[in-house]
Amino acid sequence: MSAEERLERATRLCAGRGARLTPQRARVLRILIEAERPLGAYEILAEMAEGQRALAPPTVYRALEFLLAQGLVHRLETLNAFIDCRHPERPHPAQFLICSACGRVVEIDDEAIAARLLDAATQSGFAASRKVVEVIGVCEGCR
Amino acid sequence: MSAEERLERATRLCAGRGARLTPQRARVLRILIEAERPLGAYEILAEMAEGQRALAPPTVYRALEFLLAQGLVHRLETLNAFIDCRHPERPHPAQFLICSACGRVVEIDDEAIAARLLDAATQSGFAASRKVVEVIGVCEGCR
DNA sequence: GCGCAAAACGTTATATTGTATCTTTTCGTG
DNA sequence: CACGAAAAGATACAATATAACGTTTTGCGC
Ligand SMILES: [Zn+2]
Ligand SMILES: [Zn+2]
Ligand SMILES: [Zn+2]
Ligand SMILES: [Zn+2]
Repeated sequence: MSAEERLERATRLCAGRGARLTPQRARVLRILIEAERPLGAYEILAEMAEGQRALAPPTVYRALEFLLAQGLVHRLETLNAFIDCRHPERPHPAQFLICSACGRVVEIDDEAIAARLLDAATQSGFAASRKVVEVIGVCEGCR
Repeated sequence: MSAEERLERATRLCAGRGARLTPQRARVLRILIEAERPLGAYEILAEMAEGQRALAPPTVYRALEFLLAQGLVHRLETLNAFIDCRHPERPHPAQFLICSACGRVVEIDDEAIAARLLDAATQSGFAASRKVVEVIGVCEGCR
């Protein structure tokens, strides 16, 4: 799926929800999609500054907040970075494989893991809301 | 298990490994054990400054680095905070349940989750080294 | 004990990541 | 157009983490 197609899908999803994917927000999303790797907020900021007057951090953080709420991007806690979601149609508990050698990130969507985790939380009396699962390792190509 | 007992256990473990649990490091560990909740590095720093001349951030970060390497504490990625480990005898992939209401954290050690995760990573060609699993939710007492 | 190298620690400065607050602009609606 | 709400701009700052470098302490072979 090309970058353009993914952007169009995002536009469609937001339209269907009455959410406003403004040019600014779409620009942040585009940067993330085209990067094909996780980007820190300040990396995005630097991208956006290219050829324009510099923007301030809250601009990027607010756009990211929107995109996170719409499920169009995920936050990687171990990297303090953001990556676009490959299956933004519906909310899902995502798991990430992060290569410590090349930085590549793979999003997997393993229902069994999510279910087992939910189960363990319930057994401990927790009502789970957000599940953060990130595996740091070395990808196939880097071995 | 009391705070003293846990400190003694840590002392014993380090001695057996030839690792130096210096007074400074033990102090950081004690602060974490007695807090009974996750603490940020700067919270620890503030604790250590009580009644003494102020210390600088690297002091705490270095002590934490040692304690992490020894498996005596864990880092909570979603909170940028640290918590003492309840089962430091051997390395283990830990999972955490974090109450967003009261801040309480429970460490669970579910082998099935770890195994399933390792399996998923392997299937995607990843050699997993570190597994971060944190569930944000609301604990029993807070509902 | 002596000398040495490694480890630990102190200190200063700085990098990185993230927010608070207030103002201005934009956009949809009546 | 008038209005209110949402978004964006702008400034300042808070919170978290590390770099760099020098000094002290420690363990160890001699
Ligand atoms: Zn996703
Ligand atoms: Zn790789
Ligand atoms: Zn543990
Ligand atoms: Zn609670």
